[in-house]
Amino acid sequence: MNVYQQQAKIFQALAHPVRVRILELLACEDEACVCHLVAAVGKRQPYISQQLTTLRKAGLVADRKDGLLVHYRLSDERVGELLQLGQDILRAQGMEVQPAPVLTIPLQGCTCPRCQAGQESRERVGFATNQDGD
Amino acid sequence: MNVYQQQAKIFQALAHPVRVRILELLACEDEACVCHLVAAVGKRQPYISQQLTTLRKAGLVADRKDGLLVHYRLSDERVGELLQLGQDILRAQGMEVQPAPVLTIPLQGCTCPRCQAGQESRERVGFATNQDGD
DNA sequence: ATACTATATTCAATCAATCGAATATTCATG
DNA sequence: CATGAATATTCGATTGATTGAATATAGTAT
Repeated sequence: MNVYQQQAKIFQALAHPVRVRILELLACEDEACVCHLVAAVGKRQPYISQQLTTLRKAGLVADRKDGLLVHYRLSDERVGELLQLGQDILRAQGMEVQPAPVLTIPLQGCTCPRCQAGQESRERVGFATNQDGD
Repeated sequence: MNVYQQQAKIFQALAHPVRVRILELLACEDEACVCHLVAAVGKRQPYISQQLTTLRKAGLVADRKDGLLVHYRLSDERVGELLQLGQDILRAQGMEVQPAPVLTIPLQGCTCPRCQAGQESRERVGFATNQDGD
């Protein structure tokens, strides 16, 4: 497979709103477990796992197993730069682009132990799940 | 349409080897006419026009009519940066990425007046058409 | 061992992208 | 105005992507 095809594969993996959303979330954090991403994006778990598999096969994310949990991170900081450039291009075209969302821990709706701990006692932060990531 | 969908559309337009190739050629020049791109990529003209239409609809290229000829250019210098980042990521993954091709004028095989002028008398330059852009 | 929890995979139906072939449009020139 | 040259569009067949639903796997704790 030649370079143009390889480049195209990278962009193909980015060519999906939910995958863009996931990568943007990962770009804000060093890493996030699947349950976090499920809660933040607001889609069903198997669906999120499917998208993560696509991203992993394209080499854009790496994963780290930790007991039952699997933590995902960007495999290369330049993946975040790609997203940033995409946003910059949209802005130059006159589109309004809101600032990136922040993944808070604990995260409301997330079921992993770290989040369950602070589920009721946590303070309000300016984070809304499911910011139309589809 | 939300920002994630818009971003995905940009990446979707980039998710094709021939379109990547065209954009890379445009990134090397200020602009190029369709006949140049046809000669350089080595595909049929209607096919190249189809890809250019996709790129134009995605807002990645702009065109300028000049008599019979239509000259295309990147609509935003950041489009070139996207390609560059894509290559950098591939390199980081251990892939060999050759330096970008240069569009010479006159270009062998191109039929436009500018190229026909120097078609026989021109010196050899290190440019090969159809560098597997598919 | 059993049951439970987090994550991954498979399958099938639908929808969108690809690409070759034919044809249309547009401008320039004799 | 008829011809030719450069570019664009349309159409249809094929292929590939998407996504919901069901199910599988693998680690943990009782």
